[in-house]
Amino acid sequence: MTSKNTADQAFVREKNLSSVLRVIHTEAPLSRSQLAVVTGLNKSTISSLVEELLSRGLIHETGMNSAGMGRPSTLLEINPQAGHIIGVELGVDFVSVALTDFLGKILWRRTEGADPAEAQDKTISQTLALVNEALATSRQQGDFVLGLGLAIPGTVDLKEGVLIFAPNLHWHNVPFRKIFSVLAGLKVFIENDANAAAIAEHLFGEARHSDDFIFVFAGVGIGGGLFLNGQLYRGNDGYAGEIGHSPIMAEPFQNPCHCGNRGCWETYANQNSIVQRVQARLEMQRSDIIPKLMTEQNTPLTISLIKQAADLGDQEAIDSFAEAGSAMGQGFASLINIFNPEKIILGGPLSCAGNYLLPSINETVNKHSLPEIDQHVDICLSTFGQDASLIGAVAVVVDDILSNPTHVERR
Amino acid sequence: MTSKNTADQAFVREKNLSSVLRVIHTEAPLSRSQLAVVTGLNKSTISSLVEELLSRGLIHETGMNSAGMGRPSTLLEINPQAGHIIGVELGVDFVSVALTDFLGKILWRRTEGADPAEAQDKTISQTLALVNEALATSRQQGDFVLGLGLAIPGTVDLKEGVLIFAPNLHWHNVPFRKIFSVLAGLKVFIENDANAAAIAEHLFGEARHSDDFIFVFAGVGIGGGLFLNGQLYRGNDGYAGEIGHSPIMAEPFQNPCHCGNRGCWETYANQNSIVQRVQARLEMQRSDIIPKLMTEQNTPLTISLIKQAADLGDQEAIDSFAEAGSAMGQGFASLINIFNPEKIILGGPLSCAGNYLLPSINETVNKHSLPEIDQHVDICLSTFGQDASLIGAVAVVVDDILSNPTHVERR
DNA sequence: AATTAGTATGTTGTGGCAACCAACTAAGCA
DNA sequence: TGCTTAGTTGGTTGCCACAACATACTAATT
Repeated sequence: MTSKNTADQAFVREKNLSSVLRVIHTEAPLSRSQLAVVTGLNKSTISSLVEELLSRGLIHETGMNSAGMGRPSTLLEINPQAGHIIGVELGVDFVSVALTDFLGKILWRRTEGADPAEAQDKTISQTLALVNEALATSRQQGDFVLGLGLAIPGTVDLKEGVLIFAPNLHWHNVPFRKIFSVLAGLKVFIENDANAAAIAEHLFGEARHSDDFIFVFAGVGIGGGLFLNGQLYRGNDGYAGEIGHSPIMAEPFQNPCHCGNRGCWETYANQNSIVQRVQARLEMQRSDIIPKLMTEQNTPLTISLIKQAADLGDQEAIDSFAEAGSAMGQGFASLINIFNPEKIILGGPLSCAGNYLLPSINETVNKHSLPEIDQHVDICLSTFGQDASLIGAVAVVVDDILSNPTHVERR
Repeated sequence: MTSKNTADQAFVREKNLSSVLRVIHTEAPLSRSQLAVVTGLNKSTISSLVEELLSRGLIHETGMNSAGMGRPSTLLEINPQAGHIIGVELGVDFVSVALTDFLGKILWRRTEGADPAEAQDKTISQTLALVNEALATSRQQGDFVLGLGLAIPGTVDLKEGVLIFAPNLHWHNVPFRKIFSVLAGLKVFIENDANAAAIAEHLFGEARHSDDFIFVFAGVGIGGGLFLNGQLYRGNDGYAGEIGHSPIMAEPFQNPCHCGNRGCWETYANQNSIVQRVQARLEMQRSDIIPKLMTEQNTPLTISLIKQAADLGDQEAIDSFAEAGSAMGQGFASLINIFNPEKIILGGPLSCAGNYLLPSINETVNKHSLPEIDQHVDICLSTFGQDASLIGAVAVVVDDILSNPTHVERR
């Protein structure tokens, strides 16, 4: 209730620049006159705004549209060369760094194993080294880096650029913006991983045209990014989105949840639950394909291996996914009743098996959610699969620029 | 994604007028110079804005503050006589109409039994008659009516002023704004009852200083008004807030839910569940007080009667509330994990027994929600109890004016 | 000639800024 | 006690930069 609820002329300019830029981002290619119609702004105002966006290099003219009568229009698009962006994802056992163009296209990337829970300093310098590589690559290509985004499984202070608490990494109060400030001149943003993924879907993915959707991150646990009324909802202290700890009317199969309760739907639908379902079936020697794959590839039982088995027609793998999908569907049904979202997007490690999960998710959702609500809900898979949070880190930077185009300098 | 995302000078003025008015609404009394500090606007701008709000009669000067050095300041407050407001609540078996001043103080009210499910036309003309009485009362007092708000248990089209669907009333597509237009010159707003109650708490009640809270309406069913990021969240089709149909890890006591599922927490914590809990105990002849009250007052078993029994020390009544509170606490715990709200406000018929419910709600919440999140959550009772939605109907009108002060004419 | 795209020019209205006036308190002094 | 002066805070005024807008224009096509 404190900060800037007021407006001035600079605010008007920024907001209109942002509106025009966002429309171009989602609807490109467009002409100036189309922009005038879509935004409701005056033609002359559009001319002025477009000229400013051009001068900042954020958009460019890409051709003429001479269909129809009258003077042909000049088409405008987002300029992919507006600048480079660096995205960093810090996971429980890895660090990923990507260099992308302004449209989120990956130009260079690198993933390394890491052990943040054991060695914070080492992980941070490992990350810095990777970021330096990305910077070098960018310099080679001669483009400017507009900013760096960091996605991390924890709560964050956006304004200060500080990680407040990451339970799985056992990290507290890490001032990332300050840490990255050794890389002079780089704007640094930090965001929760599920939230970042939601932003990625909103800007570049499935939710381009949606203002009310939920990104469900399914992996070790199940978390969510809540995108409501056209913006992220973070909650009072930044903890919003712990969707996995609502109970479901459970099948007998059951693990205790690390949160201390029983019946949380993440215990029935997370990564581990699927592995256990398959394991139980293996003990009854119901599948040949899976053990064969395990010995062939010399790996333990993983989601990706189970997915391969399912692709080869293994019924036990397929059934296990269906069971987990049914549990997930019950969780989704609650979300649908509570949020009446336009979409639910499934992402995270489990989304690789999306094709096996979705049918049973949809079936269960239909059974368990209120019929008035669920008929309009679209349940789909993340556009970016495993990379949703990494692209999300990039998207956080892009989103800042789309909201505040003047953050990019005239040239 | 379509409408007005752009700004112009008129928008700036409106927004700043609104900011100043809202600050006065929540923080009054204030001086012009305090306003300048709080809003960050320039002193001269504040002078101009305040003058305009004065000229529209929305605020008035109420005295001087000569504490401290320097020139004394002129204190500003919301003008209760800015105009009258009419609030209408349409329930499953009643119609309530209230006439209030601009601060939501009830000047006149009337509640009548009704049967909307059986006779739509009759209920509507009954409502119109009551509204006409309110209008007459207002005319008597010589003040202008700024608008009429209608709270209704269903989904609404805010812009068109149409009720889309009210399941409990069996009403579809009722164009209330058109219907009320016979009362010439009256601005008509319509809003879902739980949402209206949430707005009431935000403007006049427990949530005056909160931007992230949930209003839980507990009665026949359990619904919610979701106030997130400083605004109501309605969902993609206006159905958001069906919070009562998430399962809980249930005690054996169980009714099937009208939604077709088992285990929904509203079946364990609604009005009816408490009556049944008590009834089961009565059959075992465990209470003397309750049967005595029932014969004395010649009424069936109701929440209010059970509450009276609890007040008289009846342990069975107290225990029944505690059981329901525990179920409710489990539902609240899920909400807390999902939303990380600042507050949860309990309202509706059950809130009259709030003192008996809250302790067990809090205890269960502590047990079932994630400890990082729940430690900051404040669980409290609605300021307006049974009248939350009625005051909410009024609040909808006030909120419109606080957002758009120019809707009130200069005089 | 008609139609559509886009630009140039002048108008209106916004908030910011700095200087100003207004109204008080505090303190010194006769 | 009464007067004077300095200091402090409240609030207004006049001017400026700059926003979008309306209008009239030019440009390029069918």
